[in-house]
Amino acid sequence: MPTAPKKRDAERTRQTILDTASKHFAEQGFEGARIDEIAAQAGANKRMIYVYFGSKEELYSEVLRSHFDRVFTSGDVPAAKQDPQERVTQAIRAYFTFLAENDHYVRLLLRELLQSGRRASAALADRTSAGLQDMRSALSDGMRTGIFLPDLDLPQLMLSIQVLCVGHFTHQPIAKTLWKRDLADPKAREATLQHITALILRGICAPRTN
Amino acid sequence: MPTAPKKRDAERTRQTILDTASKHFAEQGFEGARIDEIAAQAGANKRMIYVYFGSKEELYSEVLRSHFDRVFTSGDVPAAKQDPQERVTQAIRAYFTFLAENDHYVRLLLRELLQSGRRASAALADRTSAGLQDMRSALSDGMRTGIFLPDLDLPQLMLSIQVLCVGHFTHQPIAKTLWKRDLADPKAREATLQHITALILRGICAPRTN
DNA sequence: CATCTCAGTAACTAACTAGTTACTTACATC
DNA sequence: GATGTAAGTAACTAGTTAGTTACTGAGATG
Repeated sequence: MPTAPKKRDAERTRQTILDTASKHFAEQGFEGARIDEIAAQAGANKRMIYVYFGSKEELYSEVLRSHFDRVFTSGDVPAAKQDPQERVTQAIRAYFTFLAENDHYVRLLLRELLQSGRRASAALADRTSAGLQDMRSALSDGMRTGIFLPDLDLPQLMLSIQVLCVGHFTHQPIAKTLWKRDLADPKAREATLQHITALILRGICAPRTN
Repeated sequence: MPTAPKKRDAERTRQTILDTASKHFAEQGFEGARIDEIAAQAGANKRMIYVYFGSKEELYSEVLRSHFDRVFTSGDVPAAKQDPQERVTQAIRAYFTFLAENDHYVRLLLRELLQSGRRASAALADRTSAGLQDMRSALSDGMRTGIFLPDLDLPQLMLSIQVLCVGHFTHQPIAKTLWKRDLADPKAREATLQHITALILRGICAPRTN
């Protein structure tokens, strides 16, 4: 066996545990996830979880942290000086795409929200808002320059956009059973993104004065 | 003690258990809820849960059923022959108000969705759609009569409205920590409803030809 | 090549939790 | 007011689960 670096790699073991835990916590929730199962599926000894993370609770916190950090770093879209409409469109696409590619993040986020912010909701909100900073500035620029309606409630609008994006992933099962639509399919996903973007743009653009 | 009908009331005990279980399952999830705690808080003996419901799983199913039935019956708005815009506005208000008054329903719904429809998602989707039938017909009427845009994707739009309404409740913690807004406050809630309604109406109405 | 450290293992424990068993008591009916 | 039934109780059990203890062995360093 030439390429067999399987044993004695602390960093690798730690990462594998973290990834597996992420999956389990996202799919089963904190209470539903089983330490033994995580260890087994990670191919690590249960003991190692306690060496590297301390407890189930701390492992969970670490999983949350790793995911929320990733959102933060994903917000770095090149801030080209385009028109606000285009910038909003881009920002929505960036957020939507991020969610599409990070199923675990969506689930973990919602489970936290359902827990009524008992855990890390403060940090959670901060990270999310940091990632959506581009969207925020695009919207307020558009409002100032009169391209968007001047009386928009920015926080409310930001929340609606977030909710629309997140919701289309969480509500996939409903779409599936109700109209036999598989929103996980790339084509359907693109259509959904177009739909959301169109809805928002029509909802915020000032009527053209002709 | 004249008014003391506290003992020996089967129906009452059953109902108290169901209500308490509803609260616990909504707040803690299926895995997080504890049979002993439910029994204790319901003031009933644990045994009674097994007499009336059989198992934790069946108790949970019964909780879901009771909530989903309530949605179904709440959809009976007087179908006055108003214009589609007004009907959509009313339908959104009815759904939004229902969610506002049924916190447990929102949480149970989302927990089910996160479980990827492993449990009762089919029934769940059916009930929800039945309750939103008024909205659906108002929208398609408006499309047919040219008041709304003719190329709207009805299923997609229905999902977006649902998602906007549900999302504004689930995402309350974010709003709270981010802008110090308490969306649970009646005034803020009304503002949110107005915001959602305006967003949707602007998003679906055909531009007036002048 | 001795040794010391740190990654990894297996078997164990204490606490908890869903579900049961065996028993008691309220109360409607005759 | 005896009695049968349905409502309720308390103590128990079997299985699970987070967390531990005591040990093994790889491999870098001198």
